[in-house]
Amino acid sequence: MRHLTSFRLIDAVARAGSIRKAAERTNLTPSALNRRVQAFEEELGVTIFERLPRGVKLNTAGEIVIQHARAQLADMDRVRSQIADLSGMRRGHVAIACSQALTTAFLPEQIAAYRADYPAVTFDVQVRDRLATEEALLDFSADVALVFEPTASPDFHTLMSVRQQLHAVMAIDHPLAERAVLRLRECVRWPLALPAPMFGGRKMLEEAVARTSSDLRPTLESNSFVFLKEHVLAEPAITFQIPIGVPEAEAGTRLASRPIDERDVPAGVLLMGQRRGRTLPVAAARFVDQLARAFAARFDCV
Amino acid sequence: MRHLTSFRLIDAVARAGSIRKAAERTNLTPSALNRRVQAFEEELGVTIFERLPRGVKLNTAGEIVIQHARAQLADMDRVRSQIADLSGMRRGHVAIACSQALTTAFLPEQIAAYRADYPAVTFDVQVRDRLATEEALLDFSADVALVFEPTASPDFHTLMSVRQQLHAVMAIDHPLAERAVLRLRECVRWPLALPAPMFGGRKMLEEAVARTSSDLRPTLESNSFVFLKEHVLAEPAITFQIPIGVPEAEAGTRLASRPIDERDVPAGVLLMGQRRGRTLPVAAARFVDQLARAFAARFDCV
DNA sequence: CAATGCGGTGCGGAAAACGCACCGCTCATG
DNA sequence: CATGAGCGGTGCGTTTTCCGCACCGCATTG
Repeated sequence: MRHLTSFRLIDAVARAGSIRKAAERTNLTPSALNRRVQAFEEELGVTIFERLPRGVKLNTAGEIVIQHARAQLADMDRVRSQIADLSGMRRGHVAIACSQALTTAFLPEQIAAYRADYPAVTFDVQVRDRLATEEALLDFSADVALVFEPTASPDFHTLMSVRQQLHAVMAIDHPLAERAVLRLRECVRWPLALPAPMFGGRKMLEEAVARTSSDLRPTLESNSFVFLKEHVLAEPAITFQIPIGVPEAEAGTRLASRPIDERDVPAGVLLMGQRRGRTLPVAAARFVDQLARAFAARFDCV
Repeated sequence: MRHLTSFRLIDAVARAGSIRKAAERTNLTPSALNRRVQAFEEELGVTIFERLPRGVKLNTAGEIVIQHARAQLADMDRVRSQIADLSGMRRGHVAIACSQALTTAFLPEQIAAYRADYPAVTFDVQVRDRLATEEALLDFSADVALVFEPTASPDFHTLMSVRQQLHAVMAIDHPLAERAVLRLRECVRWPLALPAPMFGGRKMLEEAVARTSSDLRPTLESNSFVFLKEHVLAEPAITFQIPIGVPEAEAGTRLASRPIDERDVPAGVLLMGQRRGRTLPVAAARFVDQLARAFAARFDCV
């Protein structure tokens, strides 16, 4: 939209941290971009950027302005999608921020199912940690967030929460795979391939082990769920994952996924949420609906 | 703000109902304004105005757009006032929609008190009926509304509510002025000067009388509270008003204001409210605070 | 101390916006 | 039934705004 260029450009400058870098990304010369920033500041009567030797940085007034600008840009997108919707075009865009466990199977399936109905809708999926996920909601770079056990933030509005019991994941021919439910003390006797400490599943494990006398000594640690999965296929080790991160097809053939007894590890919660107070674009709202139905059909919803 | 001109102009066209009229008010030629509207519609991909022989009218898409546009314009005002506030300027503007009873004494006093602290803040007070008050909140032409017994609307967010017992108002030398509390049947024996049926106080009276055998035959009816007041000063008639509409100074010298017994007329409620979901500009929020304190100090708050 | 990267500015040309005059249309009115 | 008023829309010349280029001063850095 031409009439929101000022906001778009200011947003670009704030994100890039420098007028020259933002100029590249917006296909403008630094001089033109600089003048637009100056013109905006003059209209407003105050500067919104601190000029530093290595670039620019938002000042207090700038923080207020950038919040407004991003909210306005996002809301204009919603307006466009609402209008597109009422003219029957069914176009739109959905930006998702989520943790790694979602990318394995659940999200791709859900997006494919959604795009079967609305092929003109585009998606953006960004894998982030909990903090970055919340930030993405706040600066409108994500419409929906899917996180495991987030720190409660007042701006995070929970749309749905799903119980996720921690599962032990191993090769299908692993001795433990014959059991339906596993105790934690059985698992720790085997080589452990653990997700990095930044992940929610790891945190759950550590809290559980802290309550017992046993010890959590990983033989392998990785921040890549794919790598952990390949590792337990290659040797008789055990890794851990929440059910939503275990592709069902693979679980039947090569991998086995068995729940840990709830007495050992209490179930965690997977949350779907949006920025509080925001009206989601039509496409995003519809996708949220579909996810909610999928959750309800396949998992325990609380 | 230059970068929001498109929104400002579209809003003007929507309000004027015709491009030519809007062109006059915005100091533009009809051709220029027409082209801006066309350009905006082309960007958006859909028309937002129906072209009629006598002017233009918003279509469905236009209704969505105009809501967004007005929200953004109002929010930009809030941003400006927040910025002005943090640079210590204490400037701003408060737009109030209220019913007539407020104009007599309460609002002028409160505004004067406020402007003693913040002389650079400007005010706009529009007297409207209940319906128009809600509309004013919705199209952002008012920040705060003060209404007596409004129809509950989902978009009206109540900030405070105050009990207001109906009072009989008469000259200070009127026989009834000697009593502290009056029964309705005593009042109706005297000539009655009633507010017009559109007002909340009149409605309360009629409902009260309907429950009795007596009759409500006004000798005078007016939509001007000032006129009603002057009338009861000139002859021994009685009019009715809620306490907030009776100036305290005058009440002591020329006018007497005596509550009607609650058994006859149950107390009404005066509401202060804003549009739901909106963040008020700093000046308006501060004024709301002051009003809330004034209400709490002088009246029964529920 | 030179090199690099930053924001800021003067200037000429490109692009957008505007005002003017005018068109076609509908509808109230005499 | 004619006619004029009021409406949205358009072509064109002019004015205003915006942009890119070249360049400056400055701080940081290797």
